[in-house]
Amino acid sequence: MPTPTNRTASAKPLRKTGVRERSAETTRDSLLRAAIKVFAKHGLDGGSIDKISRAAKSHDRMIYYYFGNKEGLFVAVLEETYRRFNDAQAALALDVNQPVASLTAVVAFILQYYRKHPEFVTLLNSENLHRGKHIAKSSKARDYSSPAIGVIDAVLRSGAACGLFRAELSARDLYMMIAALGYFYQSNRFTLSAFLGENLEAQTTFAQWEAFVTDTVLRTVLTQPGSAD
Amino acid sequence: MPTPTNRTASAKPLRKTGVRERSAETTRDSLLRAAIKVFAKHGLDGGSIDKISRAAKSHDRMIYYYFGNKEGLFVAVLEETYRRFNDAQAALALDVNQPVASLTAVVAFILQYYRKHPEFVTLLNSENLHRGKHIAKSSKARDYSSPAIGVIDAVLRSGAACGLFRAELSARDLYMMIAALGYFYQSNRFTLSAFLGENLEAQTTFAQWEAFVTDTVLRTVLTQPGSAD
Amino acid sequence: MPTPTNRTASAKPLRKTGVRERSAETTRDSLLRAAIKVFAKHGLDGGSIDKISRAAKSHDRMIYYYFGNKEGLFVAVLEETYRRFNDAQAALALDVNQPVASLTAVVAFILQYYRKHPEFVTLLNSENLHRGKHIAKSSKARDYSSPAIGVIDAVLRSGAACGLFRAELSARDLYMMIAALGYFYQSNRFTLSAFLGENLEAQTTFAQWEAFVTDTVLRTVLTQPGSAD
Amino acid sequence: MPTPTNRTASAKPLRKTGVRERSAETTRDSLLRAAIKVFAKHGLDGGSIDKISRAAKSHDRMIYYYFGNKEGLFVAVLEETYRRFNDAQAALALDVNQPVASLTAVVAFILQYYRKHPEFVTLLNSENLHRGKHIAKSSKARDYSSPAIGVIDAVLRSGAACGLFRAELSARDLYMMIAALGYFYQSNRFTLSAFLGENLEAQTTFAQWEAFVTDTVLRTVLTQPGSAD
DNA sequence: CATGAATGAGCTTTCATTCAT
DNA sequence: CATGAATGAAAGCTCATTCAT
Repeated sequence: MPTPTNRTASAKPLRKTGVRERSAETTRDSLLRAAIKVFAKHGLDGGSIDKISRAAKSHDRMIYYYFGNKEGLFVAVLEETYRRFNDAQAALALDVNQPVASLTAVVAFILQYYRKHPEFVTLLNSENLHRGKHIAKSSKARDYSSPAIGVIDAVLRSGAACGLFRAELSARDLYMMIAALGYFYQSNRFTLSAFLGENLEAQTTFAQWEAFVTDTVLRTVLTQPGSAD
Repeated sequence: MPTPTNRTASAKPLRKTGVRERSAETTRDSLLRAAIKVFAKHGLDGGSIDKISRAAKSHDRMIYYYFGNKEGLFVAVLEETYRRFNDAQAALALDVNQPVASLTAVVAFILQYYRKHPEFVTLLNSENLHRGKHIAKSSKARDYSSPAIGVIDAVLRSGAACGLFRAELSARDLYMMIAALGYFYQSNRFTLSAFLGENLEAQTTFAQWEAFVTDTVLRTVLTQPGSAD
Repeated sequence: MPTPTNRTASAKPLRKTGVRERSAETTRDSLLRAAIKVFAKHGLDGGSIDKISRAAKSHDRMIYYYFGNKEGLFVAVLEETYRRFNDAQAALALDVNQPVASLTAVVAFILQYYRKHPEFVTLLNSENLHRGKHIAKSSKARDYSSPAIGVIDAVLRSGAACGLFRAELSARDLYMMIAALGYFYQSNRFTLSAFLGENLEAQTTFAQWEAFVTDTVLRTVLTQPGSAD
Repeated sequence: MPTPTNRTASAKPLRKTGVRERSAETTRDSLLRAAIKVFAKHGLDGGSIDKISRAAKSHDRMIYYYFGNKEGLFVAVLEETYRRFNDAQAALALDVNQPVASLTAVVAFILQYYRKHPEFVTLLNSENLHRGKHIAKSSKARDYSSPAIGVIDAVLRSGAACGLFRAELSARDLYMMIAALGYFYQSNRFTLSAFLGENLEAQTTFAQWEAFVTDTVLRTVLTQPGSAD
């Protein structure tokens, strides 16, 4: 809330203004970054144009200037969020010839990405609440189909080739399984914490979950799970 | 502001002319039912008081009369939603002496419950977006700790007793695993459909997923997964 | 704010209800007492029916039952407030043959009454904001014309008879003078404190003011004020 | 909700057709002026945002644009009101070497200012009902400490120097005395009229009161009041 | 005597957005 | 590129009051 200290004779509105030496690029960027935070925290409906422009220390008007409207901004937010996720995935250096280690690494990566990027989870929830209508509008989004599936596919083939992994598995199912186990833990941690009487935000609880998920993924994949223990 | 004369196309307006026999019971209930639908569809922030009272063919004011405010209404919605889930769980008749069949039934129940009750998923997402603050306010919520965990625990013990199941598993982990695999599929079906290029709402796709989940749960649980095929 | 703890099936609204063993007289009285407090604190417009019935641990409906409407309640509040003031005045035992002492006692009484009964001041301000429309409706109010004027008149006559007081003074002017000096101090103590940089609520500050007022009243009244020091 | 098409009977609606040249200056000012009137007439609680924006022929929204919220507007109203009062005081040209005439002029000014500016009185009453919370928020308010006290102080010194006035008087007490006698008459004129059975709004009644106050102030101040008659 | 239920208008405030320069 | 001004609709909530029993 602005503190109304203006004199009578001055006709200035309350919102601070001033000379802005920022270049266009950083204005757009700071708006986008602010939007990610605000939409992540309050959802698409709860995150208002005003909250965002305020957080970016810019003005409502600039959002319309750069993104057209609120929907356009949200589309940009989704695209940026997916881009970051894919960039992080791409940075994963895996040796496909070590299938078990690679798979373990993929599991660790996904679980930890969700944990470190809670905004990814809430933004996806917002988008799904709106039945995917913004993704549908995005031209870039199509390109962002998760590279992780490709990676998992390669690992599965490699493991199957040497008889370690079951051959009939689909990479898609395995990806969804890992994603589900990581996503749900993060997305529902508040209601789960309430009902399980256990704080899922604690590091040790998360570590146990990660161990369980790794174990369960390997049991799903290995032809001889018993021998893996 | 609702002008009750042009409510909807409803032939029977509430005012005057004797339709006044609407008892408190039905007013409160219809408001609650409408709230479940509206909050499920639009989220907590997107679901307005006006939309709800309109859907219930009642008035804004009555929501405050019966639930205090929007938050109070949402708490009631959560409680009712959990209650229904638990009631459905309680209706599951399982023979603990048949651990594999029981576990399979639990998996099927949870996956299908989420699928048939998409409102459960979106309501929980809303609540988690708000960091569980409403559940925390609910006195009843504490009682609603999922009975499914107890059931799974019994099944696990029974299976372990006869050597079929691994003994070291925790019912909580297994419950979370099943829930995650069902929840994620439903919650994220729109973004997943976009990125996988496959419609997860199709019955056959869902059936395949259910089969995969059942298989994976059994592999996690069985001491001799190979022999189970 | 009511805590919304009601079960789903129960159609009870939030406001507590219960068997009330209170007699009609005390219900009316507690509503009136609550109204005095609430109107005094929040003014006529800021004091809502709901706040009052809540403060009285009764129900909105009862206010309409006993007082007709909000205006009727406010009229009753004014009447009661004046009645109390007059009762207190009537309890003043003055010896008219000691005019200086009597006048000093009247000054002390009025100043201290305003100070001890801040609700009297704010209620009168509310009534004057509304241009005296409620007093005009009151039949009792006419009877409540301040007896203090009569007392002052008697004291003035007595003082004039023995040559102590000026003969040409009107009791009305003197009453208004005393009332003004007491009322203003109490009514405007917050803005005055801010602008004078001095807390008028402090006992010592008030005592000094009382001394000043007493002195000034006597100077107004005495024929030989110099000799009174 | 203001539908600006049927604002009032105003022939020139704000929308379209070129009346858009209304500068910010006039919008803010007309809102402020309207707020003074409305708050003065109905009090802070009774004066609604809608009444004000309507009176200013503007929109609810603009109040929030220029003043943040209702409280901010009221703060601005208080500041403006004090400013006007001080400006008027500053315009008083007094010859300090004529103490009696000067003091008489100050009394006349204050009494007449309250009489001509009833909004000043009701606004202060509103502010005091709210325990001075808005003044406390105002940064400017501190500067507005009444210059009248300084003037009175100078007059008192001058009068005391030539032996006309008592030396021990405090300017603050004398200021409060004059203010009280003027304020009370104006503030409580409706209830007083009812109880005294005399219309205090009549010019002659006011003139008599002014004479009485002038006399009483001089009696308080002069060392030889008798000789002043 | 008393109460639960309901009502319509109003409240302050915030929403996303557009105008005009 | 950018901004100050303006806009209409809708948000959540409270208002005083009445109905029906």
